Amino acid sequence: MNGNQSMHEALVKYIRSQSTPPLTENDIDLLKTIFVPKKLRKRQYFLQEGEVSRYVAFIVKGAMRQYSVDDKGAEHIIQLFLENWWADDRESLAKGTPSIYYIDAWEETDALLLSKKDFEVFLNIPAVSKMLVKMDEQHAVALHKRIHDAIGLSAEQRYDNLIKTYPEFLQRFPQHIIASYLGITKETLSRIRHQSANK
Amino acid sequence: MNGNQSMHEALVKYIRSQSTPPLTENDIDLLKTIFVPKKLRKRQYFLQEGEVSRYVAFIVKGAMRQYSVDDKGAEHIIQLFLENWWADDRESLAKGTPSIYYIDAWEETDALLLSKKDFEVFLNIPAVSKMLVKMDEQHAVALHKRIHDAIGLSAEQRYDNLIKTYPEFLQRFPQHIIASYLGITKETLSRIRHQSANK
DNA sequence: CGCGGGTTTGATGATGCTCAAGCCCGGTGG
DNA sequence: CCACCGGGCTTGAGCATCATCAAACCCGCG
Repeated sequence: MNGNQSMHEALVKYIRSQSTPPLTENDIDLLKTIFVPKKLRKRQYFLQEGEVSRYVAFIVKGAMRQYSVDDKGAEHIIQLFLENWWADDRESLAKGTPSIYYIDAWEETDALLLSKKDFEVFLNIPAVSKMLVKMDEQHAVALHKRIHDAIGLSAEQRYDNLIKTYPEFLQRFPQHIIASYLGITKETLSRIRHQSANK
Repeated sequence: MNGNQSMHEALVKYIRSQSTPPLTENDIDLLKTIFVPKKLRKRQYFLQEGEVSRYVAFIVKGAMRQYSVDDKGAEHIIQLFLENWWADDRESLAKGTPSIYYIDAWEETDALLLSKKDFEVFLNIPAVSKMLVKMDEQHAVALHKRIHDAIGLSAEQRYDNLIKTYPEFLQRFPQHIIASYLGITKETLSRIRHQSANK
């Protein structure tokens, strides 16, 4: 299928952009075997609370979100994903424990799924293992920044930082999602936007 | 020196506890070469804001903290470290950029320092590369939990979680440090402790 | 004894939440 | 083509949580 072809090409392009070692034709054939294309419709779950995660998703096109639901039924957005991001619950995947999070598609999404088992195969590609070290690093840095913001900054300052760091989020997700990601209510976000607009 | 001997032994013991591949005598000799023992006195800096981080520290004995200082001079604790933890600023270390954090010793601390250059050598030990994958995983999971707590829970709930997750912290760090780690003031923490004591 | 770091307590105020109502706008069906 | 519906956004009033500032207290140690 043409559609699936181009999905794998997007992955190849991404890996090449992230890492120095070359990808051989063999490597690429391997990628095509272990990454399975999957289309997710709006609001379709990739992972539900209580399930054990078995796949990592590479997002070719679309938008996804990871969140928990508290006892009052309110959603708390932990993470938002766009093109060229990896969506997963590492804890559940690594330990085989049931996840406490939901992951679903916010927009209609084209993803490539990699099973836990094939992940080992994936890691054996030199370009990939280099890439993963780098990704883990970047990931850790980003999480540290987020913690730093969450415990040290006011709602307004956190919003300003978000605008600078991930301006795309504002185009792709509604404000109540952004608010939850920042750890504030949609009303507070609305007021912050209003007053920071005229100054 | 006997003191230094036992410091390396602590490291060896730690690596063995974390990873399945065996450590050879050669590996151990290598560790002794690349890890340099260093004693830090109370409040001595391991890293200062503006410096580029050049070492990772493995803590054999003692307690350290990582924090930023805002424009009003207030400290915001990002992370606390005890025995068998690794203290570093990954962003500065990885990218070679000046750190925005301070890292210092809270108690008198025995650490083993590994330079950025020797880190590559360290990674080539099979037991170590396996261990690091696992550690990165655990680290990411812990950071996610902290974000989840920070954006979703009240001060009291965050404190309760801390008691369960890191009870040692309460023994080793004063309350104003704990409060800052939780993102609240020492007064608020004091009141929380008071009222949750009698119920 | 007195100093200093840490903790507590109280009064006051800011920040952000809750609940409730109304608005805006694109989509659907009569 | 219009009426209505629903999701998202805004606005307001009242309230809870937590920060700030100030003062007092506690206690180990020189």
